[in-house]
Amino acid sequence: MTPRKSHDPVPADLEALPPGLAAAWGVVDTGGRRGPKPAHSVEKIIAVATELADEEGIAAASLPKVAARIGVTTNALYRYVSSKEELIVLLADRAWGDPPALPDGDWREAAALWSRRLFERFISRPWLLDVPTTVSLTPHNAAWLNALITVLGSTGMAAQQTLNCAYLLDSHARYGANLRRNTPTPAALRRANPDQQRAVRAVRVFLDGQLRSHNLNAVADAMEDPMFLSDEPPLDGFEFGLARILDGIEAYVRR
Amino acid sequence: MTPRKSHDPVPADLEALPPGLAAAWGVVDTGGRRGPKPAHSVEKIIAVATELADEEGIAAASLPKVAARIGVTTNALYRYVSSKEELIVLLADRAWGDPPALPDGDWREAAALWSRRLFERFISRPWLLDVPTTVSLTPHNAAWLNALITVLGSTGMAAQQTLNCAYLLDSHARYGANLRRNTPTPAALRRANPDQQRAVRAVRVFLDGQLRSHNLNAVADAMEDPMFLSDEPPLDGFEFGLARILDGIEAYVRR
DNA sequence: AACAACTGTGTAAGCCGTCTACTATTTCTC
DNA sequence: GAGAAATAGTAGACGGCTTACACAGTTGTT
Repeated sequence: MTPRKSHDPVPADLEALPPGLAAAWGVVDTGGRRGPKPAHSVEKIIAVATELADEEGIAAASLPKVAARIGVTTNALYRYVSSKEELIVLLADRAWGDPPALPDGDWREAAALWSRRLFERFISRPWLLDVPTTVSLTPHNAAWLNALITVLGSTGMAAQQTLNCAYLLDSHARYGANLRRNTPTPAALRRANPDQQRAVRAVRVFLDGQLRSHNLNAVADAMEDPMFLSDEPPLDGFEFGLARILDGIEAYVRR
Repeated sequence: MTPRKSHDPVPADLEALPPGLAAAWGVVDTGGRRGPKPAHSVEKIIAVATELADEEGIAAASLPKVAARIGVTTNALYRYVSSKEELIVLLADRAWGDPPALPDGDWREAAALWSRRLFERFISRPWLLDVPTTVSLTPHNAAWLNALITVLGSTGMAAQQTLNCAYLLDSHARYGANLRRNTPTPAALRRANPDQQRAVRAVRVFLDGQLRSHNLNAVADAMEDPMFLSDEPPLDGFEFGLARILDGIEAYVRR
């Protein structure tokens, strides 16, 4: 039995909501006033979980590990968070952070800025890519989307097309960051430890051999290309794809 | 100690490879010939795991459940598969299946066909979206990519740009399918069970209220748009985004 | 001031998941 | 046929999520 009760009457039925959604929007009561004061807080739990995720990935943000680092037993956390899933939702929302301020005049420049900032956020918090995506927007998540949609709305597109374009850019930032994580740039590879370097090299050699012996030469050729030898981020896959998407949107806007 | 040994000398060091990669390409020996014949096979295990994933999602493709359905103990599976991760890799590769045959003449039409087929595959096997993405290509995976790259290569783009474009389309199919899964069309919603319908409705009502009370009206407006009331797939977000991406690529090809 | 209601934490335990010994049994090779 | 090798079963360690229960501390009410 959790202490969570809703005092103010909310029109929607909170029971049918996915775990964590109501909590993320702060729609749950923190509990009554009788009884001992909580020794900790949801914010503290999320902060510790973020630390763990930063250090060892999303799998390390487990209830036992968070509890151990705080100094309580595992199930004491259930006084603050109703389930693991809720913790993850709150964790992810916090990791999104606030969207960047976007310039007013040029929608294209603003959209590009938005995309690059999101891409960078995914790079700096790689485990955010491992959080399963749902459509249920959380506050920070929604603020990002709202910023982009506001900018794209200035093109005169219909609202639904605006949303589609926003999804396109969100998707690209996410996928690009995932790709970057898995295929590190030469600079990143140099910073990596020997084991990781060996693993990357082993995969490349192995895959090239397999692809060619299976007559998949087009892929093999593309993978051998100097893209993987280039250090400059401006020429990488993310920027290339971003330019194509923005070109496509621009062509649509001009009809 | 597994029975897996490599007899033919492979230049790459298989030890450094991520789990499942060598197995997916069939580079591991099936074991010696002494001893009892295996009562089962990797193919059978993957088929059963696929059944389970189709029925209850990727989480249901666990070793205990697969073993129970086959009629063996859990760890007997370790005679066929070296780890859970390897099973998932093999499962995912099998789910990709063979790429469609693509027409020769029009690269744009071929790329669109490729994207739609991939999108449909993700729709029919939603759990494939839950398999964490790595760059390590597996045979079917690579065959899909090879087919698309071959087509895109006819535009005369540099190999690295070809690969980038392919990633763009792959990303879009994946993200679009994920979006479709989370925001079902009205037709799909009608087919859903009452609980699911109630959940979807609850989320929409709740989110709309929260977005507006947080002054995130741009998102709220876009979400209320008749897009969600339209049944026709050709007008949905996936097709819209696909057209924009292809437009962007076409503009680049024509320089 | 005393009691009752309520809340936070600890202990214990259940369930499920991955994975590693060890043992017994079957089958192939010599 | 005898020994070697591989397969499947038994048992168990370990970690994760979650619930039930008891205890202790705090608050509001009588």
